Amino acid sequence: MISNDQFYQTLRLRFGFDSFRPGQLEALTSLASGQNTLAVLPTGAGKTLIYELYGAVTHQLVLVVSPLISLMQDQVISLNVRGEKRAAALTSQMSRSEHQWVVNHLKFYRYLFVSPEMLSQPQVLAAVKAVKPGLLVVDEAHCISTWGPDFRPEYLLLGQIRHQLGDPLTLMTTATATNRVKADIKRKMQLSKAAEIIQPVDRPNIFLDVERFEAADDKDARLVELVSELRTPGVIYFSSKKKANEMAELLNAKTSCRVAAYHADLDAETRFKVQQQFMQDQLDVICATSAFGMGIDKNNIRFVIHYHLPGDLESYWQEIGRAGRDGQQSVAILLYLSGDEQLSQFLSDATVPQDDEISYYFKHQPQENSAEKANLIWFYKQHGYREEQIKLAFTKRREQRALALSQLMTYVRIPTCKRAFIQGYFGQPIASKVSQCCVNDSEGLDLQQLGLLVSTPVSSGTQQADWQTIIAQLFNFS
DNA sequence: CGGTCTTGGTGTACACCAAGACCGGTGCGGTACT
Repeated sequence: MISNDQFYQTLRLRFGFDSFRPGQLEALTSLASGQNTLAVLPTGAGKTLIYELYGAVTHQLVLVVSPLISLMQDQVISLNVRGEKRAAALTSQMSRSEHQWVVNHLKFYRYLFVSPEMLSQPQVLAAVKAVKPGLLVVDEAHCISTWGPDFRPEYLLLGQIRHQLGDPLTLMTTATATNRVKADIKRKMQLSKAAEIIQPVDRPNIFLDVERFEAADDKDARLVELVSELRTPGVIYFSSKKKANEMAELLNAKTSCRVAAYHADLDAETRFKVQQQFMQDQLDVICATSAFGMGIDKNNIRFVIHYHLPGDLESYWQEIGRAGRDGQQSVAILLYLSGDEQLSQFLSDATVPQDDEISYYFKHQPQENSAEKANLIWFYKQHGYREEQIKLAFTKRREQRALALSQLMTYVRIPTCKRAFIQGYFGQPIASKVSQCCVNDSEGLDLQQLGLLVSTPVSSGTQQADWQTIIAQLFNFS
């Protein structure tokens, strides 16, 4: 049994901190007592420190399942910078020989990062199993719930994979989880008895505003007005890459802000560049799709605007939660145009196959140019799912997405306190009432009163950050 | 699904409308090609 003293000692030696942030020690103690643990901690609470410290104290392999290659690379660099060289990310971006070298030398590593897809490969799984990891970490664990079964189906295999690894001690971490998502994560990981470490998710410094429109032109005009008036930096979310491009161009032309688009069509180099420029305050506003966000830890974002509806309230909370990490007053504005929910509906229908499609694709092996749905169904068939099971899973998924959309629409329309509604949705008690709460409590959005009006014209000579600051921002230190 | 843009036919020469086409998010790994 590991004592708290050991954790404190390692915290001092390795990180130079004297105390833990809320939730960290609780999670470590829970793991040390042998309990599988689901830790719901706000971004920036230092979820990484938990498993890094656990590995350092126990001297066993920590296997981290992560959704994005860029996230894995950030973590490896950050470990390296702290002097931990025994960290690697096993990804498709390595050459065949590099990949093979890591697989053959797993016992030399203390931290190994993999995607669910990579871990599903029999050769990788066997090699990891042979090393007997002391801790399995599922980072951004809400992905298990929000992405399966119609996107990245390997996430649904993680429960099974965990058994194949010999049921190692498991830590699941996420920043946002309703009771439904928490239950879904545990069920799919087959860890119904996992302990929960929960920190409150309310963000009292984010004012909640919803504005409704009947004409598209009115919404566009309001967006331009808001971006002209609001203090930056800010993020605007879209459900269309084309619209994100168009609006970035329009805002560059009509406001004094420096604006760029960010979505999956950009090549890796441009994406990296846009992200870094935003981090370093060389860009004021990002017009993004849902591709933007995970791993972004910028503390001075003043506004998050939604031009289109997100998929559900969990995503909404996650996206607006990127504002105001520094604790300063910030604002979340949802611009709703009548009929916007039809785009959400379409995006859901486009990836969730119907029963007749499932029957067809179940019998016909996908060809090279087959639809994503065809590959999806074949994937489940190859993993032993029966046709009826697949139909049931997707029917449930369709119902769940429809419900999520209707709950979001309730948020849009509800005439009472928006924060009270969301806190209720997350199953958390309402924190003490804040004075700047939401549009319904304050009779509208008053930027002056919130202190969010841009006071001075943008950019009076760009300030050059010193190189230490730039490097620190690059690697996400805090 | 539903809005927006393009195409094509009409009847009488440049405008009009109806029918049809098009579009709409998130990423991993691997494989086949230059």
